[in-house]
Amino acid sequence: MIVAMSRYDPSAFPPFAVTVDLVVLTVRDHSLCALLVRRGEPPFQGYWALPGGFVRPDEGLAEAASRELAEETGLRAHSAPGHDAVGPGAAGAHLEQLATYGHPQRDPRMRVVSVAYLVLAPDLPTPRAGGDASSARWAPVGELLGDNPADGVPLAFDHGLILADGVERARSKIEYSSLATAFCPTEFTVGELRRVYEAVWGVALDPRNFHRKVTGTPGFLLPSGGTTTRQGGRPAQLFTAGGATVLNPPMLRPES
Amino acid sequence: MIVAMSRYDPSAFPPFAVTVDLVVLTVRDHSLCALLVRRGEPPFQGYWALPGGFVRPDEGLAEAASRELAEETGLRAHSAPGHDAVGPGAAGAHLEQLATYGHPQRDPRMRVVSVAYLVLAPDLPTPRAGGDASSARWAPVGELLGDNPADGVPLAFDHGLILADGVERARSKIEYSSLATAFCPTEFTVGELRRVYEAVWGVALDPRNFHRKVTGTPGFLLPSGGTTTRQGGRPAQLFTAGGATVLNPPMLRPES
DNA sequence: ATCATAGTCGTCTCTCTGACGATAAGCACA
DNA sequence: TGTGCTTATCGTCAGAGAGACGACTATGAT
Repeated sequence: MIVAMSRYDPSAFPPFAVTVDLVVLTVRDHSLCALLVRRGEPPFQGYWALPGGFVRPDEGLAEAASRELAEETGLRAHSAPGHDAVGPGAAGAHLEQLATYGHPQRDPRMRVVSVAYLVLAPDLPTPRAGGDASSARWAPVGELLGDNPADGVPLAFDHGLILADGVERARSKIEYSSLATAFCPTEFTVGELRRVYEAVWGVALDPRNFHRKVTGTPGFLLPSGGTTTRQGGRPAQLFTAGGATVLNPPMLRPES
Repeated sequence: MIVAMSRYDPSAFPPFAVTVDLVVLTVRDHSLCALLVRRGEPPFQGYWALPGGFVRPDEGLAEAASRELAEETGLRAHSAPGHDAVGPGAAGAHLEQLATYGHPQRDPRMRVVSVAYLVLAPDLPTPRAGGDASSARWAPVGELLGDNPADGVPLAFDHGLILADGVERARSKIEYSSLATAFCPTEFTVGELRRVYEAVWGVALDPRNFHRKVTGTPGFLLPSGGTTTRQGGRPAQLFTAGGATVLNPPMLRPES
């Protein structure tokens, strides 16, 4: 009874701060990398952290994530179900909600609930954060999440946990969706797509079986007509991402 | 620069209310049902809504969800990675975070961000909500999410959307995990587990192939020794959920 | 010319699935 | 005491798909 009376009572509610944090992933050189920014003020001054910030009173959560992403990287993002869809092929990244973190002591100053978003982007030029180049970098996730924290300082707040969740989401989601193409430029080859899978999963895949799988899945890849030799070797056919978003049967991660 | 300075500034932040909403699913009779409560006050007075409530200043999000669940149903929940694990076989339900909803106008009175949790429970006695029996019910999701809203009033707030997301999560997650056992009592037969899949997916499965699949997956089912005839017909072997949480290869939803 | 590199096509085997026949073991009746 | 109905369980067979790997192609580098 008391429960039913107090539910959604607008007159007295505990105030929270709500932020968004971004797990921005890309494939650089042959490894999966995450975007980090350096904190310039306490707490965790000097630590690396995920980019993010407060949600404004009049904006939605995905909107806030998009705005922060644009501020940090200049990227435009498409939300997953094509809300404010940027045309395919524009310099757009995939953006989806990851999870929400609200441990009472996760920020020592006050009660902060953070909604984390996962962004998958093609390889980008060196990041800039508010004009200060030294305060942002791409860090290989292998070094951040490895068993030994040999990288030096861990991430600020619970951002190490958030990053781990984001990486795990990306690793499992490319298994049964065509999301790996979000790491590729508009036109790409089968080999480039395979190297994305190899970097994200950290395994080596058989080029012949991979080629058979992705070209044999209807709607996954659309031939764009051209060829390229930018990887060396025999010229490879160029493709763009097809309309299919689900992969059935899925691409299987080896050594399970 | 301004961005970097104002990030996490504790002195001035826009205040939000944070709530948890629960998508509690069970299988009753032969259909997937969700727990709804009737709202006794505006807005949406008289509408059916998902159970939920405010997060208290000193409790975590999952903790708030557990508390609300216990208040509404008397259930104890285990969070997914075994935080405050209740022993298997206790009257515990599966609880996991679903998603967070924060559209600026989702509550007409103020800015509310709601973290939705998904609960999968075995069939329960008739619900009680704060002692008022008439204010809570199990509703078949087919009637709530059907193409024609023939059920009468839709759900309050954006709870129809949240419910749809929760049902979709449950439908896809039983494909590649052993989560379907969360809908079953401690001991259950292969046929009962099959009827869970059939109710959640809304399809008919071949009993022979299903039996081969689940008994052939190591760690999925543990024979408990007994048999039962509570479904009529030939006595069936009783099982308990095995330790395996991931199903590889997955159980395939037909007619994809 | 030769080699190294990467892409593409085929083949073989093994596993798993979907379709379906056959048998087993209870209960409800006449 | 059967007969029929229900559900459980075991088996068989064909086809799809994956992993392993051979073979060939087309470019650039030396």
